[in-house]
Formats: sequence, C-alpha cells, structure tokens
Amino acid sequence: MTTVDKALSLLEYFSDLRPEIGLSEFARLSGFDKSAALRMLGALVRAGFVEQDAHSRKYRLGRSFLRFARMREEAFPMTQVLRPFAERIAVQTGETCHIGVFSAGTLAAGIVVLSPQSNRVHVAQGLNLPFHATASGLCFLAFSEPDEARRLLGEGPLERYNDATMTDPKQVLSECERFRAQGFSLSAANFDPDVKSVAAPIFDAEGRVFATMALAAPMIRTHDSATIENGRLVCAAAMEATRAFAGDVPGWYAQIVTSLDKAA
Amino acid sequence: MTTVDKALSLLEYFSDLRPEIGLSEFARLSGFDKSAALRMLGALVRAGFVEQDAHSRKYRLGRSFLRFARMREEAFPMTQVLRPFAERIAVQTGETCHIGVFSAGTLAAGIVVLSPQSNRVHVAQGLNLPFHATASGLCFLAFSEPDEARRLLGEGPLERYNDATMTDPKQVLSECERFRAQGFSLSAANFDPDVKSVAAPIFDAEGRVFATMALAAPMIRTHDSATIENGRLVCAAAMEATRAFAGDVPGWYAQIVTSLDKAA
DNA sequence: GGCTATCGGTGACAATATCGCACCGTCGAT
DNA sequence: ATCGACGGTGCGATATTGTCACCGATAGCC
Repeated sequence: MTTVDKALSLLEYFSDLRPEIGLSEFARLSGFDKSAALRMLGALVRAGFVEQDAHSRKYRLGRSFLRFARMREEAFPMTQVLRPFAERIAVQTGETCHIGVFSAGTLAAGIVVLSPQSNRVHVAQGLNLPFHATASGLCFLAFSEPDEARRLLGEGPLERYNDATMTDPKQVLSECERFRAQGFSLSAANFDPDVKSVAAPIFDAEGRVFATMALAAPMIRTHDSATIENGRLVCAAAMEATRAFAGDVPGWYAQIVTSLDKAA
Repeated sequence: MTTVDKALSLLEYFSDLRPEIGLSEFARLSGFDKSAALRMLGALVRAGFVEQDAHSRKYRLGRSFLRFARMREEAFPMTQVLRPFAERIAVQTGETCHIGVFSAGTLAAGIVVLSPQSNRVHVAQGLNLPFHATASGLCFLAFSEPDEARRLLGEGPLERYNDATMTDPKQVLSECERFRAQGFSLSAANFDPDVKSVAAPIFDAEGRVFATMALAAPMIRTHDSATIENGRLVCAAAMEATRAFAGDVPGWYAQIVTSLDKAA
C-alpha cells in the first residue's frame, strides 16, 4: 500500500451520511496517525479534492471533482450513452430501472430512471448497492472473475438487512453460479422487503463487467412470469447498452441471451 | 512536495484535448521517472481515478470522479445554487453568462448559460479561463489576496492570444487594482477578438473569491454604456449568488455595489 | 474559576517507501 | 533486420513517511 493509496482511501470515508469529517475523526476512521492524516489531507486540499471549512475546520469533498467528472464524461460519455437504455426499459415495463456502476471496490447507483407509476420503487442516485443483497450486486459478482467475487465479499458474515438477506459468502457465491448460467440475477427482499429485482451485466471493452442494469418492482405486482420476462428484457437491454458503449459481450453470454429470447 | 501531491498532479495533464495519456508521455510531461509515474498511476487506478485502456495501454480519467462529484453536489450543491443566477442574467441581458470556478490553481467555466440570440458568444463547459486574458480571470486576480494573484500569474511573459493580450504581469496587476476599486472587471478582445466581457466576484463563507460570474457579448453590439450597465447587473447578481451560497460578501464590496446602483 | 477531555495542528527522529537508473521484452516503422 | 519508442521491472541510495510527544485553543463540567 503506497502513500498515495492511503491518501486516496481517506476520500472513501465521505458519504451522503457523513459529508464532513474532522482531522481526528479521519485518524480514528482510517487508523492512521493524526499527523500522517493531516499531511495527506494537505495534499488533497492543494489538489482541490477536499476543502476545509474555515470555521468548523472540518474537511469536505472539493471542487476538483466537478471539473474532472465533466472532463471524464466529455472524453468518455458513459452516463450519456447508457441512460437512454435505462429510460427505454423503465417506460416499457413501467418499473424503476437503475444502472449500478462499479468503481474502487463499490457498486453504486450511477443512473436512475424512476417508474412513471405512483406506486414505485425509489432508488436514490448514488445509493450504495451491497454485493450480497441486491440484484445488481449479485449480478456483478456472478459475472466477475470468481476470485474477484470472493475478494469483494470478504470473509463474512455479511451484513444483514432483513430475514431474507444471505449472510454466508459461500451461499451467495453458489447463488451467483445459478445467475451466471441464467444470464441475469434475481433478488427478492434481500435488501428492501417488498421489492423484487432482476439485473443483467454491462461489459467493458475487455469483456469484464463494470456495470449492471437492474429493474426493481414492488413485489405485490411482480409474479413469477413477469419476473422472467423482466429478466429477458433487462438482458437484452444490457447487451445493447454494452454494444453502444463499445463494450465486448462475451460470446457465451450472447448465446444465453438469444436462447432466452427463443424461449419467449 | 509530498508523493501524494506528485501523484495528483498527474491528473492535471488530462484535458479535453488530451483525454488519454500513455506512461512515457506522463513521464515526459511531468518530469517524473517512468517507474515513479507508473507507481503513482497504479495507486490512481486502484482508487478508480484513472483507468487504463487494456488495448492501447493508455490511461484516462476514471469512474470515481462521477461518484465523488455527485456526493459533493449532494452535500454542497454549488452548481445547483449558482446556476439560476446565471440564467436570470442571461435572459435579462440576452447575452451569454458563465460562472468560472477556481480549483487547484485554475479557473474553468463550471456553469454556462448561452445567450438566446443567434449571434452569441459561445463558451464551452469546462473551458479554461486564463487569469490574464479573460474578464473572469482578471476578476479573480483583482479580488484575490495580492500575493496570491502574483503567484497565480507567475514570472511572465504571459501567453499571448492576440494583439490586445496583456503579457506583462505588472501591467495585469495594475489593471486589477482598477477593477477591484470598480467592483467588476472588463476585458475586450484579450482572449477572443470581437468579444467584450465583464465579470464580478462570488465569495465563499470566508469572504474569499472562489468563483466569478461573467457576461460575454459580441463587441459589435456592446457600446460603452451597455458595458457599464452589464457590469452593474453582474455585480448585483454575483452578490446575490454569494449570499444564496451562504458566502460572505465583504462590507467594502457591498458598498461599491450599492454605489454603482445609485449611480444608475 | 479551575479541571478535564478533545480538538486541530507541529516538530523531530527512526523506519521505510520512493527516486532514479539500468534493463527487459514487445511492438511498429523503416 | 534494425531501430526507436513503448510499457513495465528490479534494486540500491536517499528522501519521505510513520510514530510519538507536545502545543494552544475550545468546550463541558462542577
């Protein structure tokens, strides 16, 4: 772990729930010494990645992110390219569709298109999507390299959100095998009770999953047949999205999707 | 200069014109050794701040910026708060209004509202605004601490964009004194010929300039009286924007603006 | 007031990660 | 086939970092 890794890891302690962090708090959270944390924060401040409130002396995310995020989207319009596919699916099915984007070890809702219906599933932009308890997360694991999946899950036990949450990594991985064979993942009440979701992988230019397209519906109006149909739709849309993004759909995956289409 | 500073400085070599950079190119641009650059890039990759194209092996900005930019705006909705003020001025005057945001030593167009007219000044989102040759830049210098301004300008000679560009830092700083007393900056053809601009400062909670609101119009339809009027409008709007952003307008600046209003 | 705990931040030295160089295999142009 | 430039590796000298003691300020408490 280089110094740069450590410094950048400090940023991961920011979240919607904890938008400002003091020096000692950083030291406690990260386990680094205050003096080391201060030096790293100094560098982050100079680069505009964090800024310090002159009054409270706490640190918050800086303005540079806006600049770089814009440049990234300009050079690599990921969000712009993927969004229309999510929109289409949301309209077609009448349910909430979101795209989970993986970065630095976490999966978060990067694109969200809410259902037009009044009784709908709400997903907040930027919401963290736990690997073991959401259709998106399970899908990501299912289509990652097996050892990468194990690494992301860790030792366990995994955090429990309700009765249906799987907390044993082994169980999660075996479920994932099923999802991988099936082409999409399923999740019923693993994270949010009363919500049933399906998710399909979006691949990058090297044929690796980097995002997932998920459809989340109130359980009450999602019978098994609808779930299967939703799975098929999400697979097809995710595959199109991959191609629009100049991603590489692995041959074996394309086959699964076409066989799903035939069955329908 | 810590290692973290060096690593983060690598990111500054990305731009709209140079969205992908190879390892050797980084080494050349930054003056660091290839091996050092590689190590730093490794850390940046692990944190998701850059990603490497598996085919060309070049590096580009990573997905983490999207995540953090969203979090920053969520916790600190700067863009959302400031935009309406730019929109109002653009509609009122019929000219293009942009807000330059300072971060990590550079001023860039963070918010752009184009004029509704067909003959209008175009400002690209993210455009770099040189300190010595744009109304925004001059305004930023004028309202910064004098030694900060000197530091930002450097030794000179400054880059020349056309005949009207000031290339001597001393000349620039003396102009800035005038602007500081006047409440807003002026620029005619310093960057783009045929464009005349005015800009006013937006202050943060500590009373320091961190952004500028600028109005840019085709020179042909901007007579001196209109310029003065534009200056007055931009000052008023920038002051309102500062307050909406929970910024602190220095007393002496508020006085200047009110005396401008009386004169009108 | 005076006591205590915690805060943000500083300074210095031993420990360690970084710098810079030489070097490797690969690729594409000539 | 040769050359140069590329991305990347390994290693000793050296500069940066981790660690700890300490500072003044602030807030809560009695």
